Amino acid sequence: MIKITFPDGSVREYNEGVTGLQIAESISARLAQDVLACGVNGETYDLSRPINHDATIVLYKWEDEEGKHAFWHTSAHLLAEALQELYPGIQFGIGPAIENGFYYDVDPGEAVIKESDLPAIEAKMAELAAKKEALVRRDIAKADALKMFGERGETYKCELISELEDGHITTYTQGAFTDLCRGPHLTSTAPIKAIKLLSVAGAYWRGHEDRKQLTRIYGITFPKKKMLDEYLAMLEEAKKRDHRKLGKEMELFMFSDVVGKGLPMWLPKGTALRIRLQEFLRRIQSRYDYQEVMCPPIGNKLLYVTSGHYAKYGKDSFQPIHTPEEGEEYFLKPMNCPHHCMIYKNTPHSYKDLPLRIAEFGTVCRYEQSGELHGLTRVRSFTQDDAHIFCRPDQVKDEFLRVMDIISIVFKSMNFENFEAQISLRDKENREKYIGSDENWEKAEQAIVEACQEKGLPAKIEYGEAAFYGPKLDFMVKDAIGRRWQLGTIQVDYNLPERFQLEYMGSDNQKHRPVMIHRAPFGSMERFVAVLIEHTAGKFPLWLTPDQVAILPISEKFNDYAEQVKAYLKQHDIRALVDDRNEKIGRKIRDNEMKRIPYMLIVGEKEMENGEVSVRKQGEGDKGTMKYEEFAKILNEEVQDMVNKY
RNA sequence: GCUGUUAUAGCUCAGUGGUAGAGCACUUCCUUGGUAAGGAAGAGGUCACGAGUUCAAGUCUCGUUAACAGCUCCA
Repeated sequence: MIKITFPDGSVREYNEGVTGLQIAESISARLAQDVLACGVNGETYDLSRPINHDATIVLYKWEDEEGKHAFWHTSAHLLAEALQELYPGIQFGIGPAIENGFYYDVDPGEAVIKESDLPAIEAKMAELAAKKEALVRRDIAKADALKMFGERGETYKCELISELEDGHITTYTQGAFTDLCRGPHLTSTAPIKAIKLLSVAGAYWRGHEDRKQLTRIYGITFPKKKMLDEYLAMLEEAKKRDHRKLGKEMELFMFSDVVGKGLPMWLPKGTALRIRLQEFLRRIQSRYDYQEVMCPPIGNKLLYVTSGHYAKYGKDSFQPIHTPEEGEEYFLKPMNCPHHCMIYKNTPHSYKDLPLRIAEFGTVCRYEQSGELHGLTRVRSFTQDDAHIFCRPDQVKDEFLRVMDIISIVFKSMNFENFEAQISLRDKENREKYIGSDENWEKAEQAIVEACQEKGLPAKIEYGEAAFYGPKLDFMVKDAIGRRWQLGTIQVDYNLPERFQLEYMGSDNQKHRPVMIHRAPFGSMERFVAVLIEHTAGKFPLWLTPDQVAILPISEKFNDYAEQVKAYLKQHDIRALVDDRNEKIGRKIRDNEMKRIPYMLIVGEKEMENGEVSVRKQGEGDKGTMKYEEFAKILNEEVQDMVNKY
């Protein structure tokens, strides 16, 4: 007998070799039906895998990540089984479960799998799932595995096997399909009731651009048809928040093929919104003793040769601008740091003057690969809310913490609660792509990790994600359909000060090298606004929104009074418009609701007689009548409260 | 850059080799109204661009440009 401990601490005895499924059955038939996988001493097990020792157990259902994971992982195998039947000789790469669903990377040889082929593959999967095939786990010796997959011509699988340790290799078989796999899986394909293959895409084998591109098929499955329908409806809903769609609809920004791809133009409403965001940050930055500067949009090639950016990105940038002067070359500014370094160098510095905090809303141009461009989130010309802090080595951590405070203020003010912090460090092995000494890197990496600990900020460490000159702390926020975008960023840099030979005079009357911190709380104005649009679905906070108030006259007779109210509101810094179209009031309300204008003021005979307005709040409806002077006062207080809170 | 998909009116989208369409928006007229769509008429098109196949191309083929999903990249 073995002892099985449950999450509530209770202990039951079972025969040795009992399975997770049997344990679930011993509790209730309903549980046995719902359970998908189990956790045994912290490791996820198949429900059919025998448990041979005393253990703690957790039974995972659909609601648990581990349960979904097993479900989708098995679905990936089902997809592979279907592909094997439909495309004989197809080779398989990897096929994992992901955050929402699963994919399988395959090499169909001569055949091409297109989006139009997906329904047929779905149908085959459904047909196979209906057979309720069991998934059978087998241990296999490395040599046997190589032989078995080798005979099938599975070069990708053989490459994977050759890197595995003998004695820890398992396969899973359902029906005629056997895959190299660690598991865990469902006991059979039977629970997979609703199947949707979402897209096909190319994906480089093992993520390396120089290796073969396989065909990746994305899909999602559910235990019930209704759940799939709900998921697809949710995706449709999310698409309605797409900033590219809303940006066009709300006249915030535009693109033009004639101007060039990836080059956004801010329309009047978008520009006004962006300026308000910039003013908001300016106020905070001045409290934190930043000084603002402005630099030209180009810089001499030598500037970037010195900074190291030319060697790293010169070929992949917008190419240099030539002048009538022989051999003279300028680059469009791809970042602001080199200019700011020259500002630092402009005057001698004492240790007493540091930290020096130089800020700029600096517009930069980067030649992003064409396939990378994406609405406002990835563009070729954008404005960073940039600043560079030049400080003494002993000030790095304090300065880092102060920047974290600013980012926290910005995120809180926008209600970005579900951000993720990511510490990006060097690749553990591959170090030739970084510049600077190991010692400086160690110092910088240490400073970031310590600062996060000190703030109690839970941050995920990612190796190989650092910039080439230093490690960074990034704040990632998801868009409407769950893609992660980096917004705020802080980077510690020991290298640029070295390259530009920046100095300050220490208390010892010796010259010392300052440390540089790069930081941008918004990241870029473009990307930040994009994510803000998707978060708010275009319903911006009152202080930011382009049009705050729409005044709706009941009929043309009250247009003059509406204009009079508007003039008063404008005098009091309220952004108001009059909807004087020849339409009924119900129509005006509907249209202005859909335009996401926070307040509507309805004016007719009653209101005009008393110098009043009927107030209506977007999404909430009628709020009663008041003097327009009073409304202006209340609205201004509401805006002031929002802005002054931070 | 790579794989796949797409491009028709300002917007959203039908259009099956044979006369270019709808709804919304726009203009004009009627209507002058009380809290989420009043009515009528009108105007609006180089079917992304360039070649080709065909008696005939928005529709089929190829190329270019741009966008979308993903991969790679992201100073």
